[in-house]
Amino acid sequence: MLDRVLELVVLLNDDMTQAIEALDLTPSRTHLLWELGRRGPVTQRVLADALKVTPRAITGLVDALVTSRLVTREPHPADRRATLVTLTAEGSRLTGKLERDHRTLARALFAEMSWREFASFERGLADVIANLRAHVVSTGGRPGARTATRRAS
Amino acid sequence: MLDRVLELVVLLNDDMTQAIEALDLTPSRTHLLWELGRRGPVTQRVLADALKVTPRAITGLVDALVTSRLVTREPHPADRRATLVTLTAEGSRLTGKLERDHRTLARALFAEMSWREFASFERGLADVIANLRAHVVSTGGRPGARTATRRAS
DNA sequence: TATTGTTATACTCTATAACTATA
DNA sequence: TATAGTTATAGAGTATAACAATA
Repeated sequence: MLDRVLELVVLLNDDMTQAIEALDLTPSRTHLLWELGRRGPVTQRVLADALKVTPRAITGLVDALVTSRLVTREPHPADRRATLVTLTAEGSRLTGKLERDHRTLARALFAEMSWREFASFERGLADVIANLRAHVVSTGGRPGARTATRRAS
Repeated sequence: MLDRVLELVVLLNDDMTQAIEALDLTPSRTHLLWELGRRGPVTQRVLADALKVTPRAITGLVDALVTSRLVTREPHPADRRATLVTLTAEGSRLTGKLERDHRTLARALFAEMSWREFASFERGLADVIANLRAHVVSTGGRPGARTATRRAS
């Protein structure tokens, strides 16, 4: 069963390799696209809350995605301070694929998993726990933070 | 059951908060300490392979941990090119605690988990899968890589 | 020749702080 | 006054490339 999941991961990965190279995707940029795909056009403030990141970080991520022609900044119809980050046609195609792949993977992971199979999966999950541990230790338990908070000067 | 795990995480987290602040711990530095605790004194080359990172990155991490007095660089007895990264007494105390806490958490997660409980845990794991997905997409499936590889100039 | 670890340089991601435009 | 998003600045983590010392 684990074999099947790994095989699937490799397949999905092969599918996406081209997009990564051509579109300069990174984990954070992909995460932003993911949220955008589920929420539709939203302000950068909403994205900042969704990614649990400061508005400043969103500015940089959106800049990069605009350059890759995956999103655009549109004026907010009611609030002239705000901008609506919107998927382009290509961005929309990509997030659609992301969601379909995500569902496929989730089904493979859980749909056919028995208790016995899960027990054999336990060893593989040890790494996940180790990561959780490191995370809790070094970020004060806040899952959104990837870098340590420096002391304010 | 999930409540018990979360409670435990909070407890361990409280235990470690002081160390984080005082010793300038970060996820990568904690990971290095973790490997060092399991392997004993090793060369930076070995650590680079263990963390799946270039030797250059190890230089910076070890520099920081030396400053925090958690490790020292000792001359390799047989190879004058290499240095042995070694835990200090305080570093050893810390990694000992890390390992004990890790075991405690792993036991809480798995020892009493039934299939039914796992099913209810599935929703929580959706985030893990989403992260896996983002990771596969943006790093070409190499779990060790956290930043995207830039095109060589 | 090959390997260990360094310096030099550059990129991503994140943070805080100060600021502008708007509400 | 408060909020949305920007520029300025800084730090952590990583990479490639060139290099010195040693194997």
